Amino acid sequence: MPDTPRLHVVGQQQRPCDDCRLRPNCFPDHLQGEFAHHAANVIRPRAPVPRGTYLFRQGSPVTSFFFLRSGSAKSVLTEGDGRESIMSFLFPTDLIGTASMDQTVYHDSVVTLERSSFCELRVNDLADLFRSDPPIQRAFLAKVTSRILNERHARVRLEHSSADERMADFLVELSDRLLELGRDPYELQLTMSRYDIANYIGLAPETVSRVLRRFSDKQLISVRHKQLTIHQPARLRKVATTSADASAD
Amino acid sequence: MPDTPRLHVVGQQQRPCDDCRLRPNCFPDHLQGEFAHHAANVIRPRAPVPRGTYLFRQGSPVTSFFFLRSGSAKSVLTEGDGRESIMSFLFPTDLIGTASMDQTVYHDSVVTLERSSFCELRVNDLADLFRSDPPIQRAFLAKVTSRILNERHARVRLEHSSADERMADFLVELSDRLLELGRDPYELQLTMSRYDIANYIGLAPETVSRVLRRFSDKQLISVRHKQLTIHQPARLRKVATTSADASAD
DNA sequence: CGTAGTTTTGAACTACTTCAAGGCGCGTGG
DNA sequence: CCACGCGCCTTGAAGTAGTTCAAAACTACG
Repeated sequence: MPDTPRLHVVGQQQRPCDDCRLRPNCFPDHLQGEFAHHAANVIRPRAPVPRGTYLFRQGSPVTSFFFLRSGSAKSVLTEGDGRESIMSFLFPTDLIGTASMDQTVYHDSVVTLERSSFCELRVNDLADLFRSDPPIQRAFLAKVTSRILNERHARVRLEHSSADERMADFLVELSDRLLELGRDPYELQLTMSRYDIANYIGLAPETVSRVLRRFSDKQLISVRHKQLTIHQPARLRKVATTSADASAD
Repeated sequence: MPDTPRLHVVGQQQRPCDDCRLRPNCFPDHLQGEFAHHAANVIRPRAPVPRGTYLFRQGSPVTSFFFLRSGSAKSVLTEGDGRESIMSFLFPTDLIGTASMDQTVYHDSVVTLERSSFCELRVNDLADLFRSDPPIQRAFLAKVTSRILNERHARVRLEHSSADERMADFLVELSDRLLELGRDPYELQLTMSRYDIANYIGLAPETVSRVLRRFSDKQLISVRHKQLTIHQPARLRKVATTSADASAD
């Protein structure tokens, strides 16, 4: 985990958001001015947790929402028959728990993919936050919308795309996230396993392996273990949208 | 359109929800008591519109959310490359516009599949409604959650299911909706085209046709035009979850 | 009653899966 | 610190479900 924002472990910090590096990305429109004041009362930084930690499990009562601050996680949906589907990968500034806004029971599980840290927002405090700062409510809904759109995109990708398109699109997605966070968008840390990726984009793990190989052969990328480098972002992007491959050189 | 609730065309009705047949389904927890009072001020019934009417188009500014009262509609997402994906089919009591909660611009288009009627909730009134009746806010979020879960289900179905499973699951989904609305759950009106169905469950239209034929041959269902009857709901449900087909009799 | 659009049916094709085995990396324990 | 073992990942070969292309049948609608 190379460039993750250094986390400041705090006991009873007064204004947790004030010195957060992710502040400009977290609630872009509302972290200025008043918000920080209100938010300080309810958004609580938590100590980092190791890889494989469950933030919550599907079926247990909703107690909190979270904002990921460093590291990464996956959201997993378990079906009645025991099959597991990965609904999304989560990165810093992501609001976690968007699928459980009804505030009854968590509808998926969230597990860290590496050592990660979070901010916690207890549901009991949510109503207060909304009341004390009405605009924040819209910002919150915007986060929810963003997740819906992301999941829709993932679904469209499943419906109408070839293996190459899906893989390319997935890589572009990760790259864009890195860019948003101000990191190098061409150096991807695949913190998730190949199985996770395969599950997420609806392919067999073997196919994931083969497609990566193919991209590698075409010089689009290079892969070593969990470190992936994008060499030709434009062509990769083209593969992601146009099923037409950028041929073999 | 057989059993759809009769719509009362109203000019300036005082309390639109009071005599709505769908009331028990619309906001189950909140249409009692006070809610109706607050809601009356902002939720406005609209005159019915013919088939093919756009409630809104992807990209245009968000002005209103809607509740479908009678008929049916589809939500369509247009990709950059012009491909269209059907994200959901909408039925009475559904909240329409859940993917545009950020209140910027509609992120999909919604078109009626038959003569349909709606209630309208203008975004400008939304904040007022939330303020005047805080619990309604949670009910609203619950509706949003419900849609997210529905779309997740649709996605999981795409990831891990055979054509038979997808089709069976789709039919079960429709059947369940009918049941919720108090109609005969075994008499389905396929108001959408085979192309729409194919798009929705991620298959070629030809495959949809073939699968329906197969189900028909197995006596699970019978199909005539757009009228579909479920004969063996239990077996159909089994096909939906267990890829294992209920064999050939 | 004819025409356009939708649905069904048929036959060939192909992209991905599945099954099987080998290699590699990483963590553990000696 | 090095060796071992387990799990993850890759590679290969065969099988198949669903797509694609093409055309006929049906429906709806003027």
